[in-house]
Amino acid sequence: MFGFKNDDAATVVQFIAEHVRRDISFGVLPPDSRLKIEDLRQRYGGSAHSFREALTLLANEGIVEASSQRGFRVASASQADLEDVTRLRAEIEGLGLKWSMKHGAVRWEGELIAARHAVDRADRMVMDDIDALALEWDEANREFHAVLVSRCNSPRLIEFQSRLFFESRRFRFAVLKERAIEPERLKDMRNRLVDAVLARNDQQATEALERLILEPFGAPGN
Amino acid sequence: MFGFKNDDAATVVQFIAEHVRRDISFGVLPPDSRLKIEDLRQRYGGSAHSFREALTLLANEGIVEASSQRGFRVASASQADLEDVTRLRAEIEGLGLKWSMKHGAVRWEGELIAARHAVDRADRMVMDDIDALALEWDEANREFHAVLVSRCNSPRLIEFQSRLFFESRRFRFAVLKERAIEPERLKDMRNRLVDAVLARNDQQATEALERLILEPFGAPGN
DNA sequence: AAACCAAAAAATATTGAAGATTTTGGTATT
DNA sequence: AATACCAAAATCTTCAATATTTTTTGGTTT
Repeated sequence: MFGFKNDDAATVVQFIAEHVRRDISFGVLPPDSRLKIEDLRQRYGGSAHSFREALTLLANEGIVEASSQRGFRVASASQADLEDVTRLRAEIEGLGLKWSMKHGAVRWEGELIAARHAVDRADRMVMDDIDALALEWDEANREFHAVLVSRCNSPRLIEFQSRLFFESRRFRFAVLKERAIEPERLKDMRNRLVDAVLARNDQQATEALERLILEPFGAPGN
Repeated sequence: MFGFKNDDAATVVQFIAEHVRRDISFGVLPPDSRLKIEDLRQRYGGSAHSFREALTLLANEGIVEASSQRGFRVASASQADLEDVTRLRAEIEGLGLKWSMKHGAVRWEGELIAARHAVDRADRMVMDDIDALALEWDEANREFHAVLVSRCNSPRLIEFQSRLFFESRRFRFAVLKERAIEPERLKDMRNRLVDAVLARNDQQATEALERLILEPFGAPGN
C-alpha cells in the first residue's frame, strides 16, 4: 500500500514521536504543559501504548519530562536551559567542526558552500511569512550545521549535535517570532566561518562558530 | 505515610531497562545477538509491551539497535565503536572537568580525593575475584569520573558523560577479563590528574584525564 | 477556620489476547 | 541454479480489562 520501504520512521511510534517533537519545538505544546495520553490520542491518533512508547523516547531525548506514576509533560524551557544548550552546542559543534576539517575534502567544501547559500536565502525570506516559512528556515539551518560536523568521523558526536540542535529549536523559534533575526549580520558571521574553514584555520573557525551559535540569543553572561 | 517518595524510577520499564543494560555491559548478552521479546520475557519477567518500551529506550541510548519490523539486537561493538566512544569520552569529560574546576570548591576536592581512594582500592582488589568484584570495581570508576564533571554546571554534559561511560562499560569489562589492568600505572595517572586539578592547572588536568581514559585500551592510533 | 483522615474519583501503569503486516524459510517450478 | 510462491514465525498495533497510584472531595475533629 504505502511505498515506504525505507528504514526511516516506518513505525507508528516514530511517526508520533516526530510529530510531537515538532509541535513542542514550534511551541504548539508549550513548556510545562501536561501531556495527557487520552487528549493526545484524539489529536494525533494512535493507541495508548504507542504514545507511551513515543513519550518515553522523547523523555530520553530531553524535550519531555516523565515522572513516575504521574505521567508526562513538556520539559520546561528556562533561561538556564537555554544557556546550557547553546553553550554545549557551541562546544560539541566546534569539536565536530575541528575534526571535520581534518577529513573533509573538496566535496565537503562544496556541500558547505551550498548549505550556506540556502540558509542565507532562508534568513532573508523568512520574515515575509514567518508561520509558513519557519519550518523551511529551520531546516536550512539544520542542514548547514549538520554539514559542519558531517565529516567528523564520530557517529556519536553527530547524534549529540543533532539532539542539541533539536533541543535549541524551541528557543530559536522564540527569537524568530520576536523578529529578532538579522540576516545581514548572520550572513557576515557565516562568511567568516566558511572562510576560516576553507583556510583550515581551526581557531578562527571555532571562534566564528561560537559567535554564530551564541549571538542570536543575546550572548548571555556578558 | 511520608518519606519514600524518591524519584527513584520504580516503574517496570525502567527496571527492565536497567537490567538489560547491565547484562549487555557485562557481556551476558553479547554484541549482535538478537533480542527476541518472547525469550527475554521468560528471563526477566514483564509483559511484551514493557519490553518493547524498554528496548526502544535502550535503542535510543545506543546500546541496542532497532530495525523496523525486524526487532531488536544488541548493538555491535567494533573497534571503531571503541575508538569513537573513548575519544568522545575524553573530550566531553575533559570539558566537564575544565568547567568543574571553575566552580568546584573545597567540598568538591574532598569528594574527588575520596573517590580516588575508593577506585585505587578497587583496582588492587578486583583481580582476586573478577566475577564477584567487577560490578563494584566499575561502580568505583563511575563514581570517580562522575565526580570529575559533577560541578560543571551543565546537566546535559553530565548526562552525555554518563551515557558514554555506560557505553564504554562493555569494552572496559573486556579489558578487565584479559587481566590487563595495571593498578599501579592507573594510580599514578590518577594522582597526576588530581594534583593538576588541585593546582587548577587546566591543561595538565585534561592531558592527564585523556591518558587515563585512552591508555587502558591500548591507545589506538599510534 | 485550619488540619486531618477516609472514601471516591481520576489518571496512570501493566497485562493479556487478538488481528494485521512483514519477514523468513522451505518447496516446487522453470 | 535461479525464481516464484506459500506457509510459518515474528513483529507491530490496537482493543479491552485489571491493578496501582495520585488527586480530589467531603466530613470530622481540634
